[in-house]
Parts: sequence; C-alpha cells; structure tokens
Amino acid sequence: MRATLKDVATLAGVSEISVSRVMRNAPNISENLRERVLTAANSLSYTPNRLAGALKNQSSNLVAVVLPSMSNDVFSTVLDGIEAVLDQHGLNAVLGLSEYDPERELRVIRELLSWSPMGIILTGLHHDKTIAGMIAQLDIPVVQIMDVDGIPLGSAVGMSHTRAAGAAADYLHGKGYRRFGYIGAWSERPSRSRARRTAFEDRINALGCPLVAATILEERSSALAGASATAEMRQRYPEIDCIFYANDDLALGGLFYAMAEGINVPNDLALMGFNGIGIGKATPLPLSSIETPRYEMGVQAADLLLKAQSEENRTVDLSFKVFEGGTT
Amino acid sequence: MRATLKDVATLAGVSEISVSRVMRNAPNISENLRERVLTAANSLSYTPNRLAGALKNQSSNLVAVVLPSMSNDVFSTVLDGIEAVLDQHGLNAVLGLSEYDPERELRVIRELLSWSPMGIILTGLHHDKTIAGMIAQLDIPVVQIMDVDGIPLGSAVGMSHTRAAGAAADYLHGKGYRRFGYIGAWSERPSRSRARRTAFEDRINALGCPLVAATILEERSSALAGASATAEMRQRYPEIDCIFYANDDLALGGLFYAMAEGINVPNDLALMGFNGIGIGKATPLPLSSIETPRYEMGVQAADLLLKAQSEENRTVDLSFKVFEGGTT
DNA sequence: ATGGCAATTGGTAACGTTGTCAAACGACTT
DNA sequence: AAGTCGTTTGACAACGTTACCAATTGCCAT
Repeated sequence: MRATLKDVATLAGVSEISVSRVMRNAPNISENLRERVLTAANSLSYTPNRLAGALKNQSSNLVAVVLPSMSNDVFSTVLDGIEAVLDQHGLNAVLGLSEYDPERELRVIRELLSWSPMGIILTGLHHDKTIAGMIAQLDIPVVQIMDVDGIPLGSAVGMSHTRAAGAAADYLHGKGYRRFGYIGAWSERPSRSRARRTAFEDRINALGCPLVAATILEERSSALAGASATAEMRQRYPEIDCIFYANDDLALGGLFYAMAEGINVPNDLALMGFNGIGIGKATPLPLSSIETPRYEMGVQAADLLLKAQSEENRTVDLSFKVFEGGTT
Repeated sequence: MRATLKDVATLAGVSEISVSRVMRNAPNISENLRERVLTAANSLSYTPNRLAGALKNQSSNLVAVVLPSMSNDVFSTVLDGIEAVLDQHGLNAVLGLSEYDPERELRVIRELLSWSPMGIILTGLHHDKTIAGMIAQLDIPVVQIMDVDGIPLGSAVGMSHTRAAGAAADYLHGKGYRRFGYIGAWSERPSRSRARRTAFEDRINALGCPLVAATILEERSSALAGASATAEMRQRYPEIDCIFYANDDLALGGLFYAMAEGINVPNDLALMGFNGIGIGKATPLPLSSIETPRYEMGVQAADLLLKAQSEENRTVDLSFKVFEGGTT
C-alpha cells in the first residue's frame, strides 16, 4: 500500500540507495538522477519511513518531552517554546505527562526512551534514581527545566525559585507589610511551590515577621479555590495584611474576592501572585506578581538540547522579575 | 551500549524470539523460561527498541496529534484529555503544531505520518486536499476535533459552533439586548471563530437587530486586547448595549475595563464570552459565556481513535451550555 | 594512450524486532 | 508400541532504511 524506496527506485530505474540519497539531499547527486527520482517519488507520493531510517541510524529526530500536566498554563507555554525551536530543526516532540506521579513519570520516560529519541527534556531536578541510568544507556542529551536549585543530570534551564520567593519577601517587606499569609494548592505538587513557600518563610522569619498563617489546599489551583481560601484566611486571621500565593490563579481569586467584598486593596489587604500571567495585567488593579520566563524556558531548553551534542552541559539561570501591580 | 534482545537471550541461554515473547506477554511460556528471561532482562536493564518492533509490525503505538497552538488554553486542555486516554492504553502522542498556518500544518502532518502512527488527531475539518490521500495510504483512523459543521475525513468530535453562536444570540436577545457589538482577535484564525461570528450575525439579523459594530483585532487574544478594543468600541458606538466576544480572554478584558470605568454591567453594557474558562467564574460578576467541553473533547477523540479500529467512523456532537453569569 | 583522480552510482549487509513455520517434547489414547 | 495432540521452543526471513565499501564513468595531465 504505502510506497517504499524500492518502489520509487524501480519506477525511476535507479537503485534504492540513490533514492535514499536524493531524499536526504546527500551531496554528489547528478541533476538528472535527482530529477528522475523526485518525479517518481512524487507520482507515488512516497513518504520515507522514519522507523526504518531511525532504526538503521540508531537515532531518531524525536525529542522526548516529559511534563507534569497540560492543565497548567505554565507547562503549555513551555511546550509552545519547545515546539517553536524543534519545528525549525525538523524535530518532533513525543509527549509524556506524569501528572505529578513519580511512578507514572518513570513509566512514561521508559516508554518514550524506547523510541530512541535524540534527546529528552524533563521537568524539575528530582527524579527516580534509575532514570539517569536509562538515559545514560542511550547516550543522549538531557535538559531539565523549571528549576536550577540543585544538581542536574545534564543541562538545565530554569530559575531559582528560592531566590524568587526571597525577592518577593524582600519586596513585600520593603513595602511595609509585616503580617503575612500564604496560600498554596494541589498539596504543593510541583515541589517548586513548596520550595518557594519555605524560602519565603525563611526570608520573612529572618526579617522578623513570622508567617501568620499558611493554607495548602488539596484541590488544584483555581481562581475559585483562591477566593474561598482567601475568605477563610481573612476571617480566621483578620490581622494578616498581605497574602503571598503559590500562583496567579489563586491570587486572582483572592483579588476578586476582595473586590466583591469591597476590601481595600492594597491598604487593608495586599496580594501577590506568582508567574505573571496575562490576565493579571488587565484587572482593574493589576496583580502584583513574579514574572517567570516560561516561553523562553522552553526555547532555551530545546536550544540547549541541540547544542548539547557538541558542547558540554550547561545550566542556564533565567531571571525572574518582580512585577509591581496595584495590589501591593 | 544499549542491550538488545540478543544480549538478553545469550545471558539467559535462550533464543531471541523467546525473549521477545516474554517481553510481550505472549501465551504458552513456561514459568521457568519467563523467570530466566526476566532476570536476565533486568540485570541488563533491557528496554525493547520500539523502532524495530514497529518497523516489523508495520504499526506503532504512536498517535499523531496536530493542534494549532499551545498558547491557547483551549488546546492544552484538549491535549490533556487526549493524553489521559492514551496513557491508559500505553500509547504515546507525537505532537505537531500548525500555528494556524496551512502550509506548516501540511509539513507537520507529513513529518508525523512518517512515524507510522496508529492514528491521527487533527484540529478542525478543513485541510489541504492532499492530506486525505496521505492518511489513506497508511490506512489509519483519523479523528478531527473541535468542529462538527462539515464533512469529516473519518470520525469527528466537537460541537457546532454555528449553533452555539445562534444560542448565544437567542439568549442575549431574550434578555432584551438589541444593539450588539462583536469583538474578535488574531484575525479570526481558528476559522471556527469566524463561523461563530457569522452565525451570530445571521441570527440577530433574523431577529431584526443588525450588528452595530464588529472589531477583529490582528493581535492575539488577551485580556488587555479585549479591554482596549472594548474601550474603543464603546467610545465610537455608545449605543451598543451588549458585546459578544470571540472568547473569554477578550471578554474578561472587557469586563475589567468596565469595572475600572465604573460602567454598570450588565445594565449599561452586557458582556458575553465564549468557552467558559475557570477564571470567569470567580470574578465579582461571573462572566456569562458558552461553556464548551474541551477536556471531554480530547477524551472522546482518543476513545474514538481506539474504537475506530473495530467500528466504523462516527461523529460525536458534544453539547455546549449557555452559562448565565452576572454580566448579562 | 595511460594512469590517476573526482564525481557519481550500485551491491551488500546490517539495525532490532516479530510472524511464520517447523521441531522437540511430553502426555495421553488406542 | 504407535499414533495423536497440545504445549513449548527455536530457525529463518522479513520490515524499510542507510553505512560501508566497491564499481563505473568522465576528465585531465602526463
């Protein structure tokens, strides 16, 4: 059914290997041959079978991409960046989602590696010990994204969540807030959000303002969850003058709650999110947040993967930025 | 470097084919053999090479997924649904993004098909004519998502954007609005948004209320873009009493603008979005919108792909729902 | 003319897996 | 004891491609 090299070769009256060479734009091909092969290939609408090519070559142009979830805007944006670069180089991403489950992550990585990808992109720096070995067997580059606070398997692109949380603490303290609350969700899956919380706590402790209260919801982050958690926290701890959220979704929920209740933001209650998503810039009071380079992270990850074949491993620490909106 | 069937076979003192059978849980394997093979495989940390397997089998467990973009929350949610099902069946998604460019879509599809996927998921019903032929050559199932207003190549899962827009028009007219504006963006890439606009126009025309003004921005949808477009429209056409937006991002921008300006929503200006995203439910005035089954669409698409091998093609028309918030 | 060199083409053998067939082995029936 | 059957194992040949060598050609300098 599907045309193969052989079909094209017989139709064009040349050898299979010549067809192969034409299809791959190999050097030293006469114009005559190239033309005959190309017309034959077109008339059969031949598509090379990359399974065979990759098997023979011992390496594919697939890139394994393992992310925790797609329902988080952060990772879809990262993926967008990854794809932008891969596409330019004719590479294809095979996607795997861990859903924050280490076991599933291990299984998914094993599956993806069985396709002999030319490289692999992982999320975070903490993985099952066996993973390093599996990747080493294939001898392909690894890039770990999101985090740089730790020891990567190969290259890494991300940002220091510890420093970002510290910067938030410094900024908020500098603005005069003293009685802090913290709201997280999804039981702090992404370990990075836990890292941020502890770094935030450490910093405000150091500044002499211990955290008044922290709420870690079990449900996933959402604006609604953020609103109700904020309501509850405010009721139980009315003295809190500033809440730091694990992400902008939660923070926006807090902001909307405050608006609905007529709470004076930021005077009675200041709010700070994390990520700097677009919607936060459009609210009547723009949401203060830490802007993170999510798209850029994807771009750099893919770039690093391509370069890793020649150069040595690198860690790229992308910078974050404190965005001062109207909520602080 | 990487262990193969042969390595495992020699270590275990059996034939390659026996190892293959054990790895695939074939029937009629003695407990003795199975055990010897498994320990050998483990000690070499053997991973089957699916390239070889798929080549031999003429079919892989890859599924090609072609979406327009990842920076749109709609598609990442769909992808989440797709992945949920694929994962359960041990299938892997190879992802391709068209970025709304038909040429790029064609190229991406060609690339993905060269991996002999066991099926392919496409976005929308309108594709280059050559695509049908390419897919037919592989004789694999196709599922087209998002839309059902047209003739699918194989199966389809989606919703009628025409009817959804009509329902929005009916609902808004029923609420007493008469002077409508429309705001879209990204030059109406997703042709579905154009379909919605024309269907909306047709319906309100039929109801005797021609559209007062329509703005189609060139830039991508964002809350900020929605805010400024709303500001402009309101200045030039103060008589408009209701704006229908191409999506919730734009609509939220409109809502935030109205809140900032102290415009009385919905009395002075009513707003209606499209998609029913989470944040719209948490705003002080919840955003009226059309809820679309995005995750479910992904789930059903993957399901259909799996079933398509046995059953005939089907078109699944998922229903939308008018969500009445406080903005209408 | 002859040798040498570059450009162009082809033959063969893999890559690692699995389907097809056949063989070996018991266990049982007659 | 011979035949039958079912289970378990193995040999071999593919799948479609490409790396590695050869072979052919034309062209130039000697």
